[in-house]
Amino acid sequence: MNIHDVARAAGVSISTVSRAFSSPERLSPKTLEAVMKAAREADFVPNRAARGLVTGLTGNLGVVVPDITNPFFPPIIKGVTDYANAARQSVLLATTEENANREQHLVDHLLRQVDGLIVCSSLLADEALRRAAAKKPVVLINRTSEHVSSVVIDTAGGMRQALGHLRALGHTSFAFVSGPAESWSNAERGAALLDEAATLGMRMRTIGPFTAHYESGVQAGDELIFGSDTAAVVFDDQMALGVLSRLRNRGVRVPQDVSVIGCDDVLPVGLAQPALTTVAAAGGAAGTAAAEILLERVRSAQELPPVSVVQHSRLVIRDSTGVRPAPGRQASLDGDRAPARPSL
Amino acid sequence: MNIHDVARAAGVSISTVSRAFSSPERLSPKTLEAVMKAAREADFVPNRAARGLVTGLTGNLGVVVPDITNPFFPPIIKGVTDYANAARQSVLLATTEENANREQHLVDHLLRQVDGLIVCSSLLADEALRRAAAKKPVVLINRTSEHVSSVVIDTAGGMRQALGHLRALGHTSFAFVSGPAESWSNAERGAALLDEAATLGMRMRTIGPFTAHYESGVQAGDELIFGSDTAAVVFDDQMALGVLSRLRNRGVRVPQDVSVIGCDDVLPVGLAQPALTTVAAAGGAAGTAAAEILLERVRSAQELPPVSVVQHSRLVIRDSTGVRPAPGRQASLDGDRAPARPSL
DNA sequence: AAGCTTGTTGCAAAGGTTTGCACAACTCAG
DNA sequence: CTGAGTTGTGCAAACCTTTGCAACAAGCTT
Repeated sequence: MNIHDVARAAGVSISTVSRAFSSPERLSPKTLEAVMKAAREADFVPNRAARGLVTGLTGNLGVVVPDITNPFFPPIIKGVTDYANAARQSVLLATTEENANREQHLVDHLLRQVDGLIVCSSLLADEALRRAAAKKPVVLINRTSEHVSSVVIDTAGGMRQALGHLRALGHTSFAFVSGPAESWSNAERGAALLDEAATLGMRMRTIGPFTAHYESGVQAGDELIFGSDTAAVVFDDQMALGVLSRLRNRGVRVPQDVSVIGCDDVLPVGLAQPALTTVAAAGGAAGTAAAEILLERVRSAQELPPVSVVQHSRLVIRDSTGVRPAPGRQASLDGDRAPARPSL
Repeated sequence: MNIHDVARAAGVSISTVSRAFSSPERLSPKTLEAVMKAAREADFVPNRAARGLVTGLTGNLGVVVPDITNPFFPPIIKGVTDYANAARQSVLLATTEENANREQHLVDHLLRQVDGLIVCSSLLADEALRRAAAKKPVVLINRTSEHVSSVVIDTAGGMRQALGHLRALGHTSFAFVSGPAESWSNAERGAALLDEAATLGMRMRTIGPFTAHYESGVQAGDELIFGSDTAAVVFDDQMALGVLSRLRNRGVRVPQDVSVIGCDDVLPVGLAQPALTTVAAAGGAAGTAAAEILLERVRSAQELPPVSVVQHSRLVIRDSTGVRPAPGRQASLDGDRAPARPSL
């Protein structure tokens, strides 16, 4: 069932059928209707491969994320697919497993089968990104790079708010539980914290780097207990949840003994015990924005200049932050509420 | 940079270049090496569209899930993409938003751009699925349908275990908090529970149906409080988390007053307060299995008969289930631990 | 009335690969 | 040394669409 059959049935040339699907406005209403009727009856839909062969377009957008299992990413992906589908594009998904080599390979590979690519939290060097963007439109999420479009969720701003919040509660020092060393977001957050800490006259200690997992948070929890900070700002919610869990198991009370702040405001975080104070990032909106920027570039005849949009984030204050305890909180370790598990 | 250029550079015909990539074993080692060298130097990779045009294959597998934001699905998707990528296939992702019409449309649409399709928790009628499977290989996840391959996570079995667990704790009646009415899994679970309840001599009350969201769980929590059941088996973890939250806010203690069991063992569930007893489903394994079955069918020349595999599930006992309270638990509503928020 | 526009449609080339068939070269048994 | 079998390679058709260009009709201007 191809364009020829439809053309015959409708009594027109194949060009006309082709145009009925690709630029209907160039046909007279009468012929258009006739073609469409014939196509409907023959249950005809243009062949993607053939179309792609001549146009060079695939009708696909690619999305690469580090780990789809990390609840930070699904909302972004959803934002992208929703926008893409509304624009009759399909979405190709791939995961890097937080591995730069794999990401590089994936990007190279994917670029050949999509019209444009969205890359979340890229671990790639600027140069590699620039090269990729030279071939097909690319939009970065949570990463900037000169010459490449991006939408970043301004968690750095949220981090500053977080610090303001801690300061207002009387804290004068805190630990930053760092995420992956290669993570651009991590660098951003760390830098913002450091800067704001200076402004507010707070002392900052960095723990890590860690991979961004629950288990890393558990590990970080112990390092936290070992120190004397009254507050911790954690790279992301997953890790913060791990920290929370470890602190509870070691008998450290949150927020009475230590205040904890996460980042992302991702699914279970409001349900944690205590509910986690966190910097909320609007992943869905970021995904949609990225898809919009990308599609604009895919559709444009000329090369559009790269744009950078930032999605603001905001501090969501819940129950894991409280006023600074009086000095000497160590006591609580052996205090009224015994550890659920023995200390290591 | 096409096959002709490479052919010229290597001093062979285009057929030979083509074969170097599609059936290298049919070339003499010498020519193969020469061709590959030329290809490498020209940075040549076969054009997908052209290849697809003649083979009718796309190199893509489709995955459709109801809602990527539901943490039950990412592990499945991950299982699929990992397997697919290892087999040099790409994955097209689409979400139905739990809407049968949209799912139908998506399946029709997607079928034309993939070599095979994996459909999770399908809402479609058997007939529609059969029609789809007639066009391209289709594998269902968590849904069976005659004539279509499927892998189902046997949560029904887990549900039976759950009931055994409750019975052993002395419970004689329980509420089943039902998920979406159209959900096949929901029907399976409900039926298994009903059957097992009869076997164990337990009374079952059904609450719902609800959509499978946290908020629905909150709503269900109130219905639960209103009744006199000492235990609840909830359609899935998201809802169970909602139930837990509502119960806590209304001052009902879990597990002292009511035992709660979820299903799926999805991310935050072990971190809930109390940690949720749940039926663990191995989503990743199911995804991998589905991809394997699908790919086998895609690659096979003849039409393979449909297969059905079941992934077993198991009950993970955590802290949300306990011995049946003595009759008259209502007291606890006004008991020692006051509601965190006033009752409605 | 002739020349111009504007709008609609057709012709044919082009896009890059796969693959059935034919053919050549080579191996090996008899 | 011949003929059959095997292995490796090339030819050319086929896959289905898009699109630049040309042709033509109808309407308008002068």
